[in-house]
Amino acid sequence: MEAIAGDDAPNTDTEPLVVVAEGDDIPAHRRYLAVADGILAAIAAGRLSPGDRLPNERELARICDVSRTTVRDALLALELFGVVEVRPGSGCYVGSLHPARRRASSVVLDSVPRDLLEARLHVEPEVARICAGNVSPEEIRRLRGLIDACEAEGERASADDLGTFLKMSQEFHSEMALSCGNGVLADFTSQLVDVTAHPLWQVVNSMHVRDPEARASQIAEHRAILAAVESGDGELASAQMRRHLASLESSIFGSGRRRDGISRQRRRSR
Amino acid sequence: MEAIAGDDAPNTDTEPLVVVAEGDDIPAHRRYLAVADGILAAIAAGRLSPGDRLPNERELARICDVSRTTVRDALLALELFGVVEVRPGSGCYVGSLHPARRRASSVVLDSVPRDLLEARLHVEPEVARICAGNVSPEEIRRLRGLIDACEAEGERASADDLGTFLKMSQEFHSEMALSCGNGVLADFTSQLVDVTAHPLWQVVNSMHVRDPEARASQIAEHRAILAAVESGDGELASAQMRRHLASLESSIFGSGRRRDGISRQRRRSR
DNA sequence: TTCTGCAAATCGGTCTGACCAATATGGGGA
DNA sequence: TCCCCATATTGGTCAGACCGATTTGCAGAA
Repeated sequence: MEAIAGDDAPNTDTEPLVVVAEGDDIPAHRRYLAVADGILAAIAAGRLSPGDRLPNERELARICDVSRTTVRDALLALELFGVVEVRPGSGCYVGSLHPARRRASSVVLDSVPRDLLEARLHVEPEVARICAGNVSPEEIRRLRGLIDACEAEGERASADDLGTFLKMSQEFHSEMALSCGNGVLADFTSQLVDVTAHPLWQVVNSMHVRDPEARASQIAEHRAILAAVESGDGELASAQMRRHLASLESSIFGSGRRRDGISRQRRRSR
Repeated sequence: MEAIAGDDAPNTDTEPLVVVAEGDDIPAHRRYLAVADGILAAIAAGRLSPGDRLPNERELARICDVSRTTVRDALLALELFGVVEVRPGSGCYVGSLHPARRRASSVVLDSVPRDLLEARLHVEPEVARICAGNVSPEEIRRLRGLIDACEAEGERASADDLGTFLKMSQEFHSEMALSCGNGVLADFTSQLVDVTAHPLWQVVNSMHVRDPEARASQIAEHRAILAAVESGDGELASAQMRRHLASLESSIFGSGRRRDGISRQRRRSR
């Protein structure tokens, strides 16, 4: 996949394959984090794909305007997460596990819809459980704001204009995942939720919120989850989330829960 | 001056506070792993206790007979695992970890290896639950074969050659994930497990299977999980997997509580 | 022409030495 | 006694160099 920085293209050394983050949320004495974040951003933006070889360390140092030492620190950190794989004498390659995987190459997209929802049904209750007693007041406020906005939209929207309502509703789930404090779980959940933003899913989802009463019911379930989280009762939060997703599942796929291994496909690792 | 941590006795300068491992399971081109392993061993042996300050980098380089660069790589890796905390201008300290987690904005890098293990702790029990009553006899056979081979390797291996044992042990988890029938969960779990195949993870993991008895215990836990899965008892399978991973986590990161979510939840789970 | 084998180029791993910034320490002055 | 500042300590970064492993490409053999 020819990902090395413009050796072939005429527009050399002006292409921002990797840009160092300037954000203030990175401590000044952890410069390698900025470089690592830049590489992650490049992957997330699709400028680097799994299997691609990164520019060599010396080139990266030039691009990011840091020393090779700092680049190596960044690569070492990324290697620990499986984001990249470093092969001596060969180069540094993008691995399969990285925080913001592109949807195009994601297994998520070509998975059975039912598997997606079932995965959410197993993971999100755990996320809610972690959130309980672990979220900050500010995050509670943000989540409540999302529900309020969603409710207002739900009352306003017609049956033919549910896009915004659905989007905000999903944002509640993503936001809660981000609030759980575990970056890995948060990212995984966000991926699952993001997929349901696909137009095809929107059509499916809109089925069960056409009725204003159904929208109100969904809002109520979100509020119940948030209340449980706020109270610090992890068990209750988990149960509420499970109930919420189960009702979602049953309204989409019906009440049948049979698992017959339809989606089974054994994949070789490496 | 001698500010080396936690020693009351005026020991001589030849005391092996940190010794570099000579094990063959550490690739020659990753010397920093040997240093990291030496520091981990010192902590495990009690020569270094949480809160203690390590010798400074230049001194460590002298002790381990490597360059400061290599020492820094080792410390960076250990810091990412939360084993040590590096404070600029002050020193490198064991264990006393960051008081509050930095919240992720769009920067996803603040997820630590502990997040990976915690994610497994939440997802894999669900995987085991799904597996129960859902796996085929052939898959059961394969899983049992993995455990058997792992056990044979565990009895054969010495304390310095645990690479194969660890790898086979992890393969059990990957194989079970692939057997659960949900492609999304299987893929996610496999990724998490694959990351721990990294040499650095192997070094950390080897801490808790150095003792032959510990290896036997781990094998027994795997058998318990498989038995529960085979019996079709999803609840038991989930519990066994959770117990297994919890013991793994505590033996790696210690029982000290750092993640509110986890510890709170575990307290609550009667 | 195709294949094999060797040598040069490439690339990561490590070492050395230096300088900077943050912190810790200790002594002197109010 | 307490505070402030100069200084020592320590980690963070940079630069340049060398080594070993891998890759690549070309020359020679089949």
